[in-house]
Amino acid sequence: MGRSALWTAIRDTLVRDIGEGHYAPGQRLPTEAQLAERFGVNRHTVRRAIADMADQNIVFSRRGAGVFVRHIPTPYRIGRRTRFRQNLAAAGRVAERRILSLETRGASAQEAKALRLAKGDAVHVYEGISLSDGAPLALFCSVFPADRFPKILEHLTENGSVTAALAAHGVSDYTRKSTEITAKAASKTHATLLELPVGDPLLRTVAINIDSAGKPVEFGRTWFAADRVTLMTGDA
Amino acid sequence: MGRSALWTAIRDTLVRDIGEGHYAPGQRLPTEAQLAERFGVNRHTVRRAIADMADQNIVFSRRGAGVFVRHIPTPYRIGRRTRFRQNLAAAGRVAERRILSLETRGASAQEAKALRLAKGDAVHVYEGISLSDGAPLALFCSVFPADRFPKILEHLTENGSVTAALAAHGVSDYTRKSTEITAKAASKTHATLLELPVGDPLLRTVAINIDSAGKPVEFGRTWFAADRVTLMTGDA
DNA sequence: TAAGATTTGTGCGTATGTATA
DNA sequence: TTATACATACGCACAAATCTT
Repeated sequence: MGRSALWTAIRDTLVRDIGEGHYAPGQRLPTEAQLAERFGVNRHTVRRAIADMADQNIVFSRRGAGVFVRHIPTPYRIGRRTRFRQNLAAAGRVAERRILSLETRGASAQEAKALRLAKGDAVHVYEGISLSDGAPLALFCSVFPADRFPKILEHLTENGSVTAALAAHGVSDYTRKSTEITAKAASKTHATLLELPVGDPLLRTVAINIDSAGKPVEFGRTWFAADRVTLMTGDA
Repeated sequence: MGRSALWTAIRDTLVRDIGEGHYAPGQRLPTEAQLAERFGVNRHTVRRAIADMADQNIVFSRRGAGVFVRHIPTPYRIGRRTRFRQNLAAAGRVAERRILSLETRGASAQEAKALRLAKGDAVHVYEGISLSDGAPLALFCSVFPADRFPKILEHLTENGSVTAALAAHGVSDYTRKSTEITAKAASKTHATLLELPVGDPLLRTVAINIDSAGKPVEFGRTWFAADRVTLMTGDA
């Protein structure tokens, strides 16, 4: 045996092929049998290379169907000034929001604490789907104090933009106080709305946005399809 | 029906019971039948409440076994000064690192780019498991430029602390330039090492640490067991 | 709807080279 | 040196999921 394993060379070749666009995102690779013939190796050796690429989230395989190139995840910057449209524009994607529901109800304990309200105080709630280039990227649930933003649901109906709706209520700027990030497997409801298999990992962020005076203006929860996004903090 | 559904009251009661410690993390709740009797409702109503708690990651159910309270996730702060031991100490946990492997090899393309080296330049690689209160919390892989930190593996063998090992090479302080966060399902290898089921979601962070002069000193990748941790950015 | 072909997933056995004790 | 463990590679067979007809 040489200095490095045979399967690593096969992996590197396939990774280069994908990088050069011979196999586009979403497209199927040749079958394991075909690749084994192409490289003149056993099918197990090809499988070892594919397993490593799957580990690196470059491809994924579906039994009975084939091995597919993953979509390039949208980079999504999380920082003091996190804006959905700006983030997607920076990644060269077309941002879109689809409204699932708009309602007014009493705040839960968690929502009340985040917005510095009493439990049961009226809040406006905006639920929907974020799309990137037409594909579902995330589900979100934004909660606003109803007394301070009485007409926010109407503004959201028109435009969908949280930034614009807050601006219409005199909040010219807001910043993110904190973000919590967790992950969990997709439930059936999540999976259906995001068009992915049940059990696929979701990235969940919980954020509090405050105005320039430090008062909470929005409590937001978002569930990202994990294989369609990379959350980023800091410079790079 | 009153102002709110019956199952929400049952959920709130159970959540309060758990919060007050009547059911400890890892412990089993009473059976659905017992809960149904306690609340004087149908088992389906209890199931609706449990389903909501499972959605919120408060409990999880195992067919044939019961419903169990999840462990409280360790809050893990990600910022410019991210330190494993400090983070866990702040959460009141006992931090520990177990070495899986220490090796020297050529840098991959990704590693080389992050550390501003040429592909194939020698790097020291430190792989291991992070433990929180004795339970596996995360897998990590830290990569260091070999020419600048020639003896780092020996220091890591003694202590395990990256901060201490870098200090021994004259790096008194380092900061995190960036962090990327993704999620994926656990492979068999990951699952075995982290002692969780295959397919459970993992939080993956990729970080570059730089010294005070801005030179990269460490390229680190970490896979957290998602249900044992909450990543946090910002103030709160 | 059903049958059959295709494709990946899994398991077992064999053999060889490399690193470690 | 020997012995043992481990990674690599090949071959065969069948199961499970998927796609096509």
